[in-house]
Amino acid sequence: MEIEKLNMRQEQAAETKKKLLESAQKLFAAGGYKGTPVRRINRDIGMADGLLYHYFPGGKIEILQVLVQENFKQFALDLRMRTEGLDEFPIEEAIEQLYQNWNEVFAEHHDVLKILFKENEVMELVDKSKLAEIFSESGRWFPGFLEKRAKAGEIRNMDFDSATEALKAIVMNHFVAMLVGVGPGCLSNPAHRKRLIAYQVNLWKNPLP
Amino acid sequence: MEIEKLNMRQEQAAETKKKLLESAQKLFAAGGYKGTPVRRINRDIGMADGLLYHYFPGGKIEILQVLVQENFKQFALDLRMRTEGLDEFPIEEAIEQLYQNWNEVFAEHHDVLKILFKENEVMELVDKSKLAEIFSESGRWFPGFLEKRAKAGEIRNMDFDSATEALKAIVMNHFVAMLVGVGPGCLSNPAHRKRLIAYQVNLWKNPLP
Amino acid sequence: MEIEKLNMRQEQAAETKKKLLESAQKLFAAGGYKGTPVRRINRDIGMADGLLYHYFPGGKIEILQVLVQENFKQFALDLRMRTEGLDEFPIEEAIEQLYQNWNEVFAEHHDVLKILFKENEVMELVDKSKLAEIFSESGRWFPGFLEKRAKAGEIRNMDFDSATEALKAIVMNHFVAMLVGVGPGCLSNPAHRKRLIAYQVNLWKNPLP
Amino acid sequence: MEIEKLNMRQEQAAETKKKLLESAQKLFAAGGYKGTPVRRINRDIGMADGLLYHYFPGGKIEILQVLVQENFKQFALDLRMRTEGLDEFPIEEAIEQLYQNWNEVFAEHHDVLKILFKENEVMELVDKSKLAEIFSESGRWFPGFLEKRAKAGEIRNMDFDSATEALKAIVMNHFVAMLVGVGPGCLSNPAHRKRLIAYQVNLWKNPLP
DNA sequence: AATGAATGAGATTTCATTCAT
DNA sequence: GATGAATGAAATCTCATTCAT
Repeated sequence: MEIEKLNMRQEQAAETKKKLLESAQKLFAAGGYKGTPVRRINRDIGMADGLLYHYFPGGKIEILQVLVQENFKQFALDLRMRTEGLDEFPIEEAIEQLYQNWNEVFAEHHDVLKILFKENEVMELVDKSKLAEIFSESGRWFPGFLEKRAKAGEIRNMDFDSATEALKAIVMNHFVAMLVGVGPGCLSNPAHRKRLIAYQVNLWKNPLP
Repeated sequence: MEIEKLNMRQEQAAETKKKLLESAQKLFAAGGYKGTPVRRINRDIGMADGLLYHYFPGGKIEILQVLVQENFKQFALDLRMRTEGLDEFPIEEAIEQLYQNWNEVFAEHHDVLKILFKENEVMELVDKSKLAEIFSESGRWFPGFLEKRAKAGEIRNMDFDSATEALKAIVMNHFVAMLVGVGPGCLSNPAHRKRLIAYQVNLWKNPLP
Repeated sequence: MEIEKLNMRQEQAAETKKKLLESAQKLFAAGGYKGTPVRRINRDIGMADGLLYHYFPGGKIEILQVLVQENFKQFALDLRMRTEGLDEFPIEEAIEQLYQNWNEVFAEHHDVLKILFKENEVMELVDKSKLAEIFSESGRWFPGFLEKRAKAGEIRNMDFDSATEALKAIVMNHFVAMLVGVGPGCLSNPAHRKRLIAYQVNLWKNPLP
Repeated sequence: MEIEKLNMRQEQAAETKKKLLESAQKLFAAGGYKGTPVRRINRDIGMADGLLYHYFPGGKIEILQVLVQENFKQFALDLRMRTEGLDEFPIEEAIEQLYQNWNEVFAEHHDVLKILFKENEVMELVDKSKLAEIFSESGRWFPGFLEKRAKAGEIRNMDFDSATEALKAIVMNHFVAMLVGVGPGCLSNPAHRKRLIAYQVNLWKNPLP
């Protein structure tokens, strides 16, 4: 009974803290770190001004810290997890599936990625080269994947690392465009996406079109 | 004599205004628009606080406006100009040369591009889709260029639009990485750049490696 | 059994209240009343924030009140008690002994005296002239003491009230210096103390040195 | 003309800064450093809130710093200056005159002395032992003064250092009492003062009363 | 008795902007 | 053109206190 009561309170506190982080994430992504007064966060979730410093004694900047650090590892993990089981598909479908998977991951972390890309304050909190590392690592399985397909005769033999990099560039470009807000991104349109994939895979396959 | 004095004044005024814009560009890029007090700009060029409103009656935001709008068209122009005369080279060299040319343009506009990418305030000043348009347009000559080479038998026939997009993605990726600050960008290393270009062109040429 | 439990509770409550007062005394003396957040007191003794208002419904200011009032009378009492039995000694030793005794009393009440001296808030709680009264009263026995010694021929006849005041000034000066924190106080060094006492007593005795 | 205008502005600025310091001195002494919001200072002199940071970029604490440091040296200087020319008087009058002189000095620096004695924040700004040093130094001329009088036969030979210390203790005691606010100080009443001086000097002179 | 989440008034400070000189 | 003193709204943060559990 006592313990139950305690848990209730702890749960509620955790809930409040979570709401605070979610609101901050949303508002930072929309209006920027400097452009979001803490009062706006507090009002957004109907919280008194002082409470923020109960949960984050370090103040506004600590919210950003927690936000970035909590999402950082999860993002890397999510990216990697979503590459499993793609070996079974034909190569076009594998790429399409990879795009779909990553798209979900990006959508999920969209706000924090926007913050990571845009905020100067983040530089002092995380090493941005870590972010590059994450992306780099996330594609490291792909050359092996291509090699297998080449051995199976599905595609030709080639510089698999460069192929990976070229493909990834297209995907990254798409996500960056969406993050920055310059239109919908080149892969958003399914037909266009299909065409781009077809172009790429056709080059990887032997024959002339 | 009087007129001379007047001219002197005008010159000095233009000079001060230019220094102001340059300083603002530098500081906005480094610390962000919100993160750069106007006083810092004034101190940076040793100017009195009130004077800013003589040159820019609209205040801080007008500086950003002028900065962005002045650079916007120039950037588009520069990008286009730097694509002339590339038809003469063999395709690998043409791409290398294109990269070199664009690199110069990017370096020149680095600060303003950083501001464009990062500042929320810019969204209300320029349509970001215009930026996408600029990039899009900047590559529009490339499919034709490829087609000519295909007709000349240097490369195979293919989906030249997609090829353009794929190649541009690599270049964009490189510049974005540098803008955001996640390492040096994939094309900075000349050997790596050469390898990527070789991979791409080899695919465009017929034979297996 | 029930009663025992109750007693335990009461004991523990008294214990907690005492710890609270001791911590507050220490922290107020060190950091000032305004400079000591109640949370620091609570943390210092590992107590929940709300509980303070159970023991002191009047809040922070009530702690100061209790602190000052509890110590006030005790301090007066202690000062007076420590003057008993000094009649027996030779006059130099009586003074030395008086210093020793008072030193103990001051040491014991050091924190509260510091608070009394420094806090503006105290003025509204206790009449500071009461404090002067205490000091005044504490020396009231001394003229009679001196008179007795004069009658016994140990010292000359003189203005015993002024003599008391002069001697007390030296002692007070010493304690004030220690309270305020400007060095160790002129009587801390035993040799120096002895010399000062000797000087004073020599003047009170007849002959030229 | 230009220069005159400039001077006018500079003068006004200096005037404002001076008013600010004076108000802060007054209010800090009355309500304590922590107990005086900067807004109260600003309102006191009818100044906008932001202007304080124009004159004192370091904020509230810098005002305290400047206040203390500016007065520190001046106080020491004033104390020393007011001891000149006392050699001419008979000893009772010399002491009376010294009291009068010092009283003026204390009155002039009353506010800052109060701040020095009471504020914890001051400890981190100035070495309090410096204050003790000032007082110590201020009386260093007195033993020599007494010795001359002894040689002239006005008073007896004795431990002049201790005599100085004893006399100074009385004066200090008086000033401390006034600073702390425990009544008017033992020397405020002229008759009482005269009696105390008479007591002291009588002891220094040979004969029994 | 005990907990600590929640409140909100108020403190310090920043900063774009105005304006008299 | 140029100066920098002056303004005041708004931002971040502190802290005594309340209250549901």
